[in-house]
Amino acid sequence: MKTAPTAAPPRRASRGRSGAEARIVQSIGEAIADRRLPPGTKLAEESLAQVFGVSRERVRKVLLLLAQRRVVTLIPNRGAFVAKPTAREAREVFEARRVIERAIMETLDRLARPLPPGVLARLNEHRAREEAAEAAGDRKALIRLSGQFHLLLAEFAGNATLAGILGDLIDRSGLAIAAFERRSSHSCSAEDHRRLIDALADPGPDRNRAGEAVRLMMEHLDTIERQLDLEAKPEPLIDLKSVFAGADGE
Amino acid sequence: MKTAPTAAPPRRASRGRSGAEARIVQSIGEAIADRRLPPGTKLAEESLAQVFGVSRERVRKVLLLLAQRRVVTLIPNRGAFVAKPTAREAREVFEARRVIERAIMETLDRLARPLPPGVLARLNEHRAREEAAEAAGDRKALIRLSGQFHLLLAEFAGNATLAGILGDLIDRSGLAIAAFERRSSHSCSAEDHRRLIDALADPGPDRNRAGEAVRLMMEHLDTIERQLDLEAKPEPLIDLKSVFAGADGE
DNA sequence: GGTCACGGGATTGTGCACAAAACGCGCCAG
DNA sequence: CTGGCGCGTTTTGTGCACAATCCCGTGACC
Repeated sequence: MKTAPTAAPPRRASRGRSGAEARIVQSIGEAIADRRLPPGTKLAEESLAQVFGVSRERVRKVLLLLAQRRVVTLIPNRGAFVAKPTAREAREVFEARRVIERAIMETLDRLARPLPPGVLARLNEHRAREEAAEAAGDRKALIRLSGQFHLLLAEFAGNATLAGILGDLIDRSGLAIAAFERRSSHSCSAEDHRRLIDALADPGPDRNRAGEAVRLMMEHLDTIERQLDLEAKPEPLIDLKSVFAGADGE
Repeated sequence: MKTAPTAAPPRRASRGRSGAEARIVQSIGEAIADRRLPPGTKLAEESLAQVFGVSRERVRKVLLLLAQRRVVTLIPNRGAFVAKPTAREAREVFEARRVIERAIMETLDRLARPLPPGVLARLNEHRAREEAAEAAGDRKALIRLSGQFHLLLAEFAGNATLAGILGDLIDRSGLAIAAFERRSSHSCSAEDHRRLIDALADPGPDRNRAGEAVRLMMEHLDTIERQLDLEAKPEPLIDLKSVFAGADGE
């Protein structure tokens, strides 16, 4: 057989699928992000195909893509389900985010002030959007914007590769939040984001500017993770034998 | 339509495809890693299907997977090609590796010494393997082992998510090396790895143990990147108009 | 002599139809 | 009444065949 040795190396778009596909990926991705599709939900191929008005194999391809990004879980002969991270995986995702976002904030912190006008403008624009969503009590929008904020910072840091990785991690942390959030409070971080923008835009006169934004980001991520209930939550089926051990009559 | 709200959330294998698929992915991945398939090589579906004795759609799925990992580039109606990173992308990949591997080394460095016997054993086992490959002059094996070494460290750090991300980055940096390596030297890092293992196993008596392994890793990655020729290499086709501008008769 | 246009061949993309597997339900036995 | 078994239906998996697109070689025209 002949494998063309070093054929013409073409350069063109890498992400752009046939459009409709990307649209479905994003649509499902957002639905998962804002909890309309909670972890564990079955994603039947036929249903999705009808909803989006495409053929089943198109849906199949999308599902394969999302599975690769760990947003859905593919079980052979069973189908696709919205991924339900384990507590361990949730911790790992947040740890990974800390690693990457610390690096991003350090890069941003090293940027010359004042920030480039385009950057500052987009930051403020985003801040306005978050405040609007907050005022309107639009929780779904707030969640989506919160993710976009972190991605925006990654973009400003200038490393598209890291930004792409972080994008996946953000999606997965959204999943983790959906799976492990407590019934109780969560300030949803709009205030945290405000402070972060402030620290980036103007580190202050004499405060130890060094790493202020970094510190804020680490605290921000810690806050989010701490709002989750990641204690040992063995699956119900596992508990049965220990719960009822020697207590059949009790 | 009815989307089962919070259906039974099953838990089972997430990675395990039908086996044959994973085998093909790994096979192609390794072929790319050790330069048997240089960047730009066309990967015709039919040929691959015959080589691996599977149907074309199976190959198609594998190609889609590899494309998601940025190891191959999919061009609509043109086919699949071994990815040829741009210089910018290569720099980004190495930057990302520095970010992640620094975190990994810091975690490892915080580990109590002496290292757990299992860890030390596998480290030494790997060292032996690399030395054997080095002695035998087996370049392909050395490349593969070099990647495995970094992945091994990530594994010891205990974060499977980060390890998975790093795995992709290692594959892509292999691609970058294939695309940009200079004709000249490269000590292939076996010595660097030895020193890294030593620093991890025994930081030394009074040396500033703090961060010694981290420092070595950063230097190691810098060394690799510096051996590449990442200077501006505009594509030939772009140069045409500037090269021949007003010089038709010369 | 060079450039453009067209057509053959090959390769990728897509839908369809069938095969395999799993789930749910009902039936039967204990 | 409870537990197990077996069948039917639904859903997923796979291969095939056709349609669309692109590359390349040939020929005509300027």
